[in-house]
Amino acid sequence: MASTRDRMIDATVDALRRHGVAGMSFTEILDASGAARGAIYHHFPGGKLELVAEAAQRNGSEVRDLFAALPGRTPAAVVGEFLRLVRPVVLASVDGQSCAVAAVALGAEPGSDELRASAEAAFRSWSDTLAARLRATGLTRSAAAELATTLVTLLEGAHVLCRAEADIAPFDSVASAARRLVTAYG
Amino acid sequence: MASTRDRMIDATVDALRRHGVAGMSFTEILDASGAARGAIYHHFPGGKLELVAEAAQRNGSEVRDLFAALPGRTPAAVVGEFLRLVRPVVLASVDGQSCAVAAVALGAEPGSDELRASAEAAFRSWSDTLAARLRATGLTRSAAAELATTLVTLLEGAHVLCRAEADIAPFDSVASAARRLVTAYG
DNA sequence: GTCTATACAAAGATAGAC
DNA sequence: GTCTATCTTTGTATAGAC
Repeated sequence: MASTRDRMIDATVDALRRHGVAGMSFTEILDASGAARGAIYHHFPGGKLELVAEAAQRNGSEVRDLFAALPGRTPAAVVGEFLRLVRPVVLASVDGQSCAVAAVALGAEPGSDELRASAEAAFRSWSDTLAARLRATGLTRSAAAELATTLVTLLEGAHVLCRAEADIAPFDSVASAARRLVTAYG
Repeated sequence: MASTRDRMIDATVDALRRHGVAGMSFTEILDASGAARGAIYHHFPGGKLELVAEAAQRNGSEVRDLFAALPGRTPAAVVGEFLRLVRPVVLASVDGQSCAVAAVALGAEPGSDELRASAEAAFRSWSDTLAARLRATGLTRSAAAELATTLVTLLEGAHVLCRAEADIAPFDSVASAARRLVTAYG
């Protein structure tokens, strides 16, 4: 069984997806994790910032590991597997559950740089991991980097549009464009 | 001189870009617009929801008008002008000022569908307007629609990544990919 | 480590004089 | 229409018993 601390972080990832940093409250984290009020500052002396930063880091690592394991021996195959992997995630945006890392990036206030840096680290790990997979299929270093950054950007943009339209259709359009794009790097 | 109501809406657009729906407060709107506390419910009886929805609509219309006026006689030219137009907007994300419509989409709570619908209308107007411009340069209906949706998605994703990295670099990578992509629709 | 209780600040919303 | 003042709720944060 997961520790109280772990359950609180998982609950925070979920709350970030739904309500964002400012919109999430400790009350819902405590309800979802079954922890007591005092548990927050016991496990996270830094308060909301520390809890949110840890949640961004956890979600970032989980997704990066999934990207690192993407199969495919050609650039087109890797991109196709990437799209197949992320589609269910974007589908959750249709019901109001978007990307936790994006929520942290947009919820970071200028001045407290900690949250922004957490989001940056997560996004960079995703782009770097995807670029490594693409490079392994024969793309040049710069082509792999550009395509990887574009895939992450499309993923994040699709979360926003699909949530706004309450429909997966924008993702499917963009996925088609992504498949078209990869042929331009051959 | 703009009316109090107009100044409040403009201040809300700015606050949404910086703090999002949940993170913005009436206090900052009143400070920025110079209005009195009671002015909020006088001009916007629906409270925060009504004010935010109106801000999304205003920002949506302004951007759509800019897209409608994009020059260019070929698909590549229109895409190039689009990228030239939005780059300064994304550059503002580097300093914590992202997209107001995205903030509304992500700040919409399931159950109150009004905000989500405001964001949807704005994004659709952008995609539709871009698609019309692309179609006028000779692209097929479906190619124009797919490319237009992809451009809006890249724009929104770039806001998120550039804010997280505090750097315009992700946008420039994606812009390069977009220029590559448009050649695949010729 | 876990829990209850509470202090303190800030939010949204409203009332009513002018 | 504009303004001041205030109500109510909710949030973060802390104290201290067990």
